[in-house]
Amino acid sequence: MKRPPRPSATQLGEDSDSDTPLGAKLVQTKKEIEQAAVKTQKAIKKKDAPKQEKKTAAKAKQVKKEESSDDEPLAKKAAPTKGKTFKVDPSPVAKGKAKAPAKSKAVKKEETEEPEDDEDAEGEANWWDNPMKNDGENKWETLQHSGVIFPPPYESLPKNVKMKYDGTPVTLHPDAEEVAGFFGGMLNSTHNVENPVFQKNFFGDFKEILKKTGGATDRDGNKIQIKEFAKCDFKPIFEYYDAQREAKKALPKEEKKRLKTEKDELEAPFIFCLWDGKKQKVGNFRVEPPGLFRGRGEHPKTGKVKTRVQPEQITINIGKEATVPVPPEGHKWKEVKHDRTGTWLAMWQENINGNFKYVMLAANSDIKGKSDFEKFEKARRLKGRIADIREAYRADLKAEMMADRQRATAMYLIDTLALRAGNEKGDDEADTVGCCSLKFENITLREPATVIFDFLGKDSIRFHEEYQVDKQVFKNLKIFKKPPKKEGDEIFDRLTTTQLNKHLSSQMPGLTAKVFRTYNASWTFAQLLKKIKKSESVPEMIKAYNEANRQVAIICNHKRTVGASHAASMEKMDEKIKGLKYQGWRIKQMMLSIDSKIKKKKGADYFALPEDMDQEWVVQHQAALVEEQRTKITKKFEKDNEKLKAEGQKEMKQKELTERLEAAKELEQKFKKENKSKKVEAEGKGPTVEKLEANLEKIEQRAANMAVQAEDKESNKEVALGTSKIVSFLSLDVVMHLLTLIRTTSIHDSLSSSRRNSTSQ
DNA sequence: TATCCGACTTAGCAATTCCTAA
DNA sequence: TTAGGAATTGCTAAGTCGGATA
Repeated sequence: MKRPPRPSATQLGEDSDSDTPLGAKLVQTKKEIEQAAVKTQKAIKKKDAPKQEKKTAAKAKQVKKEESSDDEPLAKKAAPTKGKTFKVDPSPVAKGKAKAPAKSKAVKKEETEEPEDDEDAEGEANWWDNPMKNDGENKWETLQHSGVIFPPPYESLPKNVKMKYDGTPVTLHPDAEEVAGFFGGMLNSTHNVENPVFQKNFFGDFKEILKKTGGATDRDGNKIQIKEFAKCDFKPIFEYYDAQREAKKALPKEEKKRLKTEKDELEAPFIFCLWDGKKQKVGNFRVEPPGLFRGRGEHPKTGKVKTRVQPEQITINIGKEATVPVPPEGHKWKEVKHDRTGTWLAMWQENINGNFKYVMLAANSDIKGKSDFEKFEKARRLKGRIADIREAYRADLKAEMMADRQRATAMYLIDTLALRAGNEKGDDEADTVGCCSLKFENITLREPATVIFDFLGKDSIRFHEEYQVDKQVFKNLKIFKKPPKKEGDEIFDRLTTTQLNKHLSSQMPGLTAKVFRTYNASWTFAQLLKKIKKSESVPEMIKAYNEANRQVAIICNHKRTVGASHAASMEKMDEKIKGLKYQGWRIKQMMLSIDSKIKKKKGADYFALPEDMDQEWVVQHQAALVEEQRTKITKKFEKDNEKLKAEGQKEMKQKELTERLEAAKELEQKFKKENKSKKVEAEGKGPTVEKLEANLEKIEQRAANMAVQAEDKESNKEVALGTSKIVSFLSLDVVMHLLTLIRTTSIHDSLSSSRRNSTSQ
């Protein structure tokens, strides 16, 4: 997979020589400078506005004075579709109900020159009008919620469903049976159940629970010692759960609806909380059910039993005046806190790694939206500082102090390759790395300046890329790898993420390593969207948007495992394309049968069988088409009969099916005749060459579309678009709006690497 | 200064829902 | 109308990073 061009060593060099910082160069046209100025002016109002932005603003202001006669606010100018408002989370709950605290109203007043959307007109206070509110310690004044929902208690398996040991069905205590069920229930997840570490960890925990609960017995009550994993057969459990899943799927529509309503009613009180008096959606109010820990990659603890979380483990965070949710009968909460500096509503510690699990607000809540907004603001500020930062680290690439040189080299890699910071990890975690934790064996150097990276990053996703780097960076890496360093040693042995981030924040307040990823992704996305021309159609724009998104996913190394069905599905698609081509060829033959003179007119090549098929394939394909028709007819017949039966009418006899199948037989004969005579008779009512040509065009178009789809699918097979497509608060309308906005403003504000809402395409 | 803890974001996979082509 | 696949949502693991503590 090739990456889009990144600022190369030489480019960086040029930029640092130039008066114009790389970041400022993004603002290319006068119009853009002018628009950037309005944004920057706003930023200047904030206390920390970096000097660089002030400069840009001043420059832009000047241009504006000289050139512009139009001082209309930007947002108004950019409105793409009349009447459509740029709404962010217009939740019915938020509407009307919430009143903004006095403080935020005051701020809002200051910004009256800003265009107001519908909600503002109604007096609604939204965080994006007042993004810096709550910048202090406390995140809320009042908080009320209903706590958490616990998973249902374990339901024992029916008596006839038992795991087998060495062929013998065994009876287990419900607690042990539950654990056996965890494994049995996921037999279809082969990459887990076939993983030896997963098996070993599971079996260890399983044996432990067996020991605690009295072990296993056979039908006659004799003890059975469960000693070997290989002799365990969980298939009966899997089959039972699978049948249950199928039965649930097959329920009548009405029944499904009823169950859904029931579930919704039960969950209704938990879906929202009242945060400073405003209704906000809660993200994950369901306590994680017990099961087997699915650690990714080579996680040493994968397969261990994740135990059931008890109310006694859960801490509730809630307002002092609020009603504390009642724990399940006979239980109590671990603690009830009133921590206004936290954004979580409940938390517990899990038993595998001792990690904390939090119940927090949903991605489309005000608090998360605001946090996202601030993240992009930070990336935008970096844009204004990036030239200076690059200049500084380029100088440090030659620093005398090894620590400084390592830090500068790491910064180069983070900036140009979008690597993660790379914190230290423990031995009880999967062996993955980021920039600062890169190991000796993760990079290979090839003269004169090529670096080959090969390591497992977050989620054990492989990063395997080759880059031409700055000569000094290459030299440095060579030094950092010098003996006595050997496999297993860290490249940046004088650098930690804490040191790196401390340095970064000294260059720009709030700057950390991860901001570079946001900046990098947003910058690329914005550049690609800018290329879209106003004249392009909506589908073309969507395609370009998707392509931009794909590029961002590639930069961020967002990958997915290629699905098992991918190859088969590609083959199927290819076969379909070939089938359409064959259909096209037959139509051409029909034209010949109507007017043999056109062969001369169009040339013999036009009527030739496409290159990628021969007579053998044709015969096979014809047989498949006949078979397909047969299946279709039979299925339809069976269905019709079922319908008749349901209506209490007499079913049709087999003779009817035989008659219906005549059509397939006729098709078979037609093909035979065609193969023999090498001629295709024209089909349809009153066929003419013109009509056939129109048909052909349609078929060819379909084949072309499908070929594009296939190509797209193949090139996307291991790119995970989900994460970068997470365009917070974007609906398609907003995307279109943004496309217009982005074309006229400097940098897009909307690409989020955080949680997804929807891009309903 | 190193390590640990706690709170938060980022991310891939699985389940569910929606959409489209036949 | 429906099957199959794409898109979305749900779930939770795996990161980042600041602050407390040793």
